[in-house]
Amino acid sequence: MLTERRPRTKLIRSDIIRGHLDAIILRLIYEEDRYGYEISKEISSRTENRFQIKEATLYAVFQRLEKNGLIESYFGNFSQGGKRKYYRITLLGKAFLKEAAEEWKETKEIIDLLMEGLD
Amino acid sequence: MLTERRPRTKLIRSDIIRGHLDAIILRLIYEEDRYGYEISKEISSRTENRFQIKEATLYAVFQRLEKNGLIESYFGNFSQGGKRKYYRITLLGKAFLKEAAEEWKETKEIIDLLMEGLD
DNA sequence: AAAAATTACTTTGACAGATGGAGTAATATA
DNA sequence: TATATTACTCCATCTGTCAAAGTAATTTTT
Repeated sequence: MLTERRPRTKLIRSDIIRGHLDAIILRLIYEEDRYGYEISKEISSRTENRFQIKEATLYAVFQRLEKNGLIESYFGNFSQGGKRKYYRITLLGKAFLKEAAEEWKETKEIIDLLMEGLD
Repeated sequence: MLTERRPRTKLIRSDIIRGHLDAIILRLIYEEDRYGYEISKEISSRTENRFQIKEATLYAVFQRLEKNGLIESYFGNFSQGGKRKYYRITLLGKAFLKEAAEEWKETKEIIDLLMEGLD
């Protein structure tokens, strides 16, 4: 079970972040090889618990990314709990990530365009 | 059928904008009462065809918004084509929209946090 | 040492939202 | 009159998220 702490502000709905998850996970694996549980913790702590990825979702993302050749996995030889499955990013994954970063910029522009001027 | 023109740059994937659609539609109805076909054109033109909402999606959004009491509909008495169904935003809709604008700010912060430093 | 908590991963089934495709219908234009 | 455009609706399908339940190893508590 993942721990749950009270977030600093409001939680982010999953529909809002949907479509960015692959890129976010990939971004963290890009920094260094990581395993699932670690990533879920990292996301929670970096966002001060404003966003928490669900376990089932996370592992579904791994499956998708690996199937598409964006990450590769291997088992770690030590741990402190269940056995860890580590992921590393592939060349293809890096290319995808670069694309995704561009796409995010573009998306911000477009949604800002359609949502601006409400304050 | 909605017209399709070549976008200025890359098209936005639907998963990326999913979760913002309700707010975007609502935002346009907030400006003035509008009908479906008009909204789809407006989105295309404002984004220079970088985002085009699909008809089926648009009308699904209307149904959802109306069911939730965020918009109300009435038939226009003149048109230049099929009969138009106009939508107006409700008080509840306005409140929702304000929330959504806040949420969008928050979302940008969070995704930026998780995606930053790739250039 | 036994029990409980924590770490860590997996699978299944359900559900919601987006969309292709097909269809209906009125008006405008060639 | 035929075709294009304007305008809306419904249905089947696909994808991504997630609750729930389960497996298993290690660490901490009693």
